[in-house]
Amino acid sequence: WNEYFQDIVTKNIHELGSKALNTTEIAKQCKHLMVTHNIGQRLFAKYIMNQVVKSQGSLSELLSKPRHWNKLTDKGREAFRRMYGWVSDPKAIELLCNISPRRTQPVGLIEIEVPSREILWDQQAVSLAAVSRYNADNTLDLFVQKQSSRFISEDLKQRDRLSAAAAGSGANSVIQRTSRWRHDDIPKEKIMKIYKRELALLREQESHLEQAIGSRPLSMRSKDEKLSTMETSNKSSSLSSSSSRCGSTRDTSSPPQSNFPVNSAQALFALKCRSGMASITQEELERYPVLDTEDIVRQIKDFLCLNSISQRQFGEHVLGLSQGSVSDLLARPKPWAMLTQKGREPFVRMQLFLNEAQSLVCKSEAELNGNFGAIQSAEVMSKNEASNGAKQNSINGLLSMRNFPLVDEIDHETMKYHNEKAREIKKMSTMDDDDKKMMRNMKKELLMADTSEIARQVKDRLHSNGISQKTFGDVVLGVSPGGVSELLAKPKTWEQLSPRARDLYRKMSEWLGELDGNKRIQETSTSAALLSSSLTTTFSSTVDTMTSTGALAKTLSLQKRKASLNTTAAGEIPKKAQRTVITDQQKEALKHVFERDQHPNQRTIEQLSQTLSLSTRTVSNWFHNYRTRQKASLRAENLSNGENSQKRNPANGKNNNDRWKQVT
DNA sequence: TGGAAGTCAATACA
DNA sequence: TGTATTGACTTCCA
Repeated sequence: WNEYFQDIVTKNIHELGSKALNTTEIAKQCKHLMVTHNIGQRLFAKYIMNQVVKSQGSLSELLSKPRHWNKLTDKGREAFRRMYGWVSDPKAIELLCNISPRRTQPVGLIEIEVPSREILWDQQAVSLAAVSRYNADNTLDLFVQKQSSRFISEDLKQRDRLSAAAAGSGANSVIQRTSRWRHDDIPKEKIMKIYKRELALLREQESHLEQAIGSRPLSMRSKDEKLSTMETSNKSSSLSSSSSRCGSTRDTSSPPQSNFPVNSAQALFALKCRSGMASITQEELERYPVLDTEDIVRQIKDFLCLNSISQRQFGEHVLGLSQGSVSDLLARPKPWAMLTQKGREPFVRMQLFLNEAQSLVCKSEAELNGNFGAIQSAEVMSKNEASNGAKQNSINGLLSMRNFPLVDEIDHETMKYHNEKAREIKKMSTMDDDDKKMMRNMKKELLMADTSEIARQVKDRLHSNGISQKTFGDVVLGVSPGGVSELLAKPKTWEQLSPRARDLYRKMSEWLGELDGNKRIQETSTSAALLSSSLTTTFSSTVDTMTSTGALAKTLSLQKRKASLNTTAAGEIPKKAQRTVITDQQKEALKHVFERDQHPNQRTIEQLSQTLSLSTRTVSNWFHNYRTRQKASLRAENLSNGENSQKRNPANGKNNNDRWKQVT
C-alpha cells in the first residue's frame, strides 16, 4: 500500500516541476482535510512526509507556521512539495483516509474536497531553479534556464539599489532571492554550470537504477505490477536485514522509504505497522485480571531504550496513542486497580507485545537449535507472562532478541494484508467517477434516516466548524455535554429511541440542514467577515427557536468570538482553537485559589476569569487538569514512598514527583 | 449531570 | 529531533 501511495504522491510532485508553492495555502488545505477526515498528525507525518519531517511536533510546526517559499531551504520545500503531492490529489487523500485508524466515516461516503492545483502554486513568486531530482526533465530545464537568466539580470539590476535592511520583508520574494545571491561569492554562471553537471549525473544514476530494478520507471508500471512488486519486495526485505532496493531508490525518483527491520525487535514493529492497530478483544482483556503496570512500564522503557525505538513509533504502532500520551503513560503509570477498562487497554497491549516479543525470541532460538523442547518452553513462558510471572525473563528475552531472523508467520501476515489491500485498490480503480458518485449519493440518502449517520454528520460539522459538543448541547439541543456525548458516540437505532431522544435527533437533522445552507455561503464567500457572520447566523437562527437565556447568550457570544478568532484572513477554513498560554503569574493566582478550594463554584470561576483575563472555560479546564494531575502526582509519591521503604529503589518514580511537586 | 478519565496536539525543553 | 508539559477536548461513569 505504502509504495502505491508514495508513487501517487511522487507522481504529483513530478508534475509540479519547479513551480513555487503557496505554503500558507497548502498548510491551510492540509489542516482542513486532516480535521475534516480525522487524520492524525502522526499518520500524516509518517505517510506523507515520509522521513522528510520525522515527528508529529515538527509537522505541527510546519502546518501552523508555514514559511514563505522563498525563505525555505531545499528540505523545507521538499516538505511542502510532499504535502502538495497529497493535497492536490483526491485519490491520495482517499487512500490516506482508508488507513486512518481514527476515521469516523466510511470512505465511500466521504465527499472529498480537493483544492485546485493552481491555488496551491505561488503565482507571484518567480520559481528559482531548484536543484532537485524532481526537476530532471527537459521541459523543466528550459524553464530553469529562462527563469535563471531572468533572475540573474534582475539581480544585477537590483543588487546596488537594494539595501540589506530590505531583506526582512517576507512578501518581497525578489528581494529575498537577490540578497541571497548577493552574498554568494561564486558567479551565478558557475553555479548554473555546476547545477547542470549535477543534474546530468543524477539523470545518469537514475537511468542505471531503473535498468537495475526492472527496466521501466516505477511511475510507468501498472498498479497490479506495482502491488506485486510491493509484496515481494516487502517479503524479501523483511527477511533480509539490509534491502538493497531500499537504499537504491532513495537516491533516485522515489521518496525515501521507511527503513526495513534490522533486528527482530524492529521486525516485530514492522509487523505491527503493516498489520495496523487491531482492536483489542474482550478475551484478551479478560486474560489479564490484574497487571503490574509499573513493571510493564519498566520493561517497555528498557525495550524502547535498547532498541532505539521512539515513544512516537511505539505509540503509533503498538498502542495507537500519541507521543504525549505514551510519555505520560510511561512516566506515571496508574495502578491497575485505578484504571478503567479503557485505561487498561494500553497496558494490556504492552503486555501482549512483550509476550509476542518473548515468544518470538524463544521460537527463533529453538528453530535455530532445532530444539522442540525450547519451543514448548517458549509457549509455557508466554503463558507465564500471561499470569504475570517470569517478568525478568521477558527483559532478558528482549535483550537477547536483537539480530535474530524473522519467523515466517510475519510474512504470511504481510502477504495477507497486502493481498487484501490490492483487491480493494483494484476494485476502486475499476469504477468510474460517475458510478462512484452515484453510489455515494445512494448510500448517503439511505443513511440519512439513520441515527448513527446523523450523529456522524453532526460530529463532523462540529469538528470542522470548531464547535464543541458542550456548546452544541447548550445552544442547539439543550442537553448536557454528557448527554450530547451519549447521543453522538453511542447512537441507538430509531426504534430503540425514546420520543425525547427522537426529537433530539430531529433537531440535529434540522441543524444539519441549516448548516448546509451556510456552507454554501462559506464556499462562495472569500471574506472573513462574511464567514464569521454566516456562522453567527447559524447560531442565531437556532437560538431564535429556543428560549433565550443569559447562559445561552453567553455561550453564543463565546462561540461568536471563537468563530471570528478561528477565521483566517482568507476566510475559508476555521482554525483549531488557539492554545491559551497561562502565564506564571496567572498560574500562581490559580494555585492560590486551588489551595483553598479545589472545586470552585461558577461564581468563583467567573471572578477568576475576570481578574486574570482568562475565559471561564480556560479557568475551569485548568482546575480540571490540575486536580487530575495533582492526584496522579500524589499517587506516584505514595507509590514511590512505599517502594522506597519496601524495595529500596528510590530511582523509580522520582521524576514523577518532581514534576508535580513543583506545581504544588 | 458533574466530575473524572483519557487523549490529542501545540508548545517547551533538552 | 525526541521527550515532557499542558490547555482543550471527548467520553465514561457514579
